Amino acid sequence: MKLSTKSDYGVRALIELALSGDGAPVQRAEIASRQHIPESYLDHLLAQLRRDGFVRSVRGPGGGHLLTREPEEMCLLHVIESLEGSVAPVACLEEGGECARAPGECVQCWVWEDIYEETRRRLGDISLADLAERARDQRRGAAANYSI
Amino acid sequence: MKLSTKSDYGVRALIELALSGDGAPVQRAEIASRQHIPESYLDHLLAQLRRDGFVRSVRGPGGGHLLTREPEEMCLLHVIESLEGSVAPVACLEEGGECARAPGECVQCWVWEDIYEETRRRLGDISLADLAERARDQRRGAAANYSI
DNA sequence: ACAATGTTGAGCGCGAAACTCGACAATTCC
DNA sequence: GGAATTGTCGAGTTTCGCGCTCAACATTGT
Repeated sequence: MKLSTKSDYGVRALIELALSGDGAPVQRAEIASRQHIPESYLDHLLAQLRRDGFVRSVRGPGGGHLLTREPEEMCLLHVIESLEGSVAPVACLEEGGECARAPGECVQCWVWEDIYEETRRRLGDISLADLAERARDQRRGAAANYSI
Repeated sequence: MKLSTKSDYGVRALIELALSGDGAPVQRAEIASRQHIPESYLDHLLAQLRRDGFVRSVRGPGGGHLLTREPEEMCLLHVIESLEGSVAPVACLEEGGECARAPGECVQCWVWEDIYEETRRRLGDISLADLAERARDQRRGAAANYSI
């Protein structure tokens, strides 16, 4: 019942891109070091995010990654579904997924349906901008604590 | 993000006990065959459910398993938490579980907190009796279909 | 040309989930 | 009391996916 690290890492990576507001690409190595993500693993996550249109990349020296849209226009649900596949707690609810049981024998389907929809609705209401803002605040807070 | 089969199997087993309303114990083999659960695996699930007070067992010929309380008084949340451990989508939210990240760096915590609570609330509102009734209806429906 | 980047796919290790097995304990029935 | 029937328990085994690495390659700026 746990989310994989992919979503966690991926969201962090996108937050990092959102925080670096100027148009300059952010390098894979920088994202990895700031968010404590194994660099070689981050590769695959960025590749997936690129395939699904959340980021684009610039090759060569000075290259890196950029968000394709404004952070306000990207919601957490889509990011997580890109990396996680689906947030459905049971396979029956997945698109194209079939119940392993006969129609009359599946308890899971109706029990989890509402919870699934509620989850998607809530994740859909959170934007990358929300997360970035929160991260900014937290960092300011942490800095303030150190300066006391 | 998927529930394990333990919860699924366990809930099905309890439904089977709830459906067999008379005071007679239901044998492991019968539960297993009716719900298509590997018999030797069911052992462990029943053991766990016994440890947590959902069922009690009767040994010897004519023995089997019984619910310890009325199905109306058992909610799905407790059953699932007994078998699954926790339905928290991220480790930060678990009792005694710690954030892997520094306090200022965890995105997961606040994102999933509400969803987690909502999930628990909903699962807490479903009783074994609800599931058993549903199962009865489904079986009647299936039987009716065949008889046409 | 060369160096700095991103791209891709193959593959490894480990831990957990799913399941099996065998020896044992309790109970009932004859 | 003995045999048959059931549950109990713990130690395997197998399978699988996550998390991660690495190496060869493609692209682009200087």
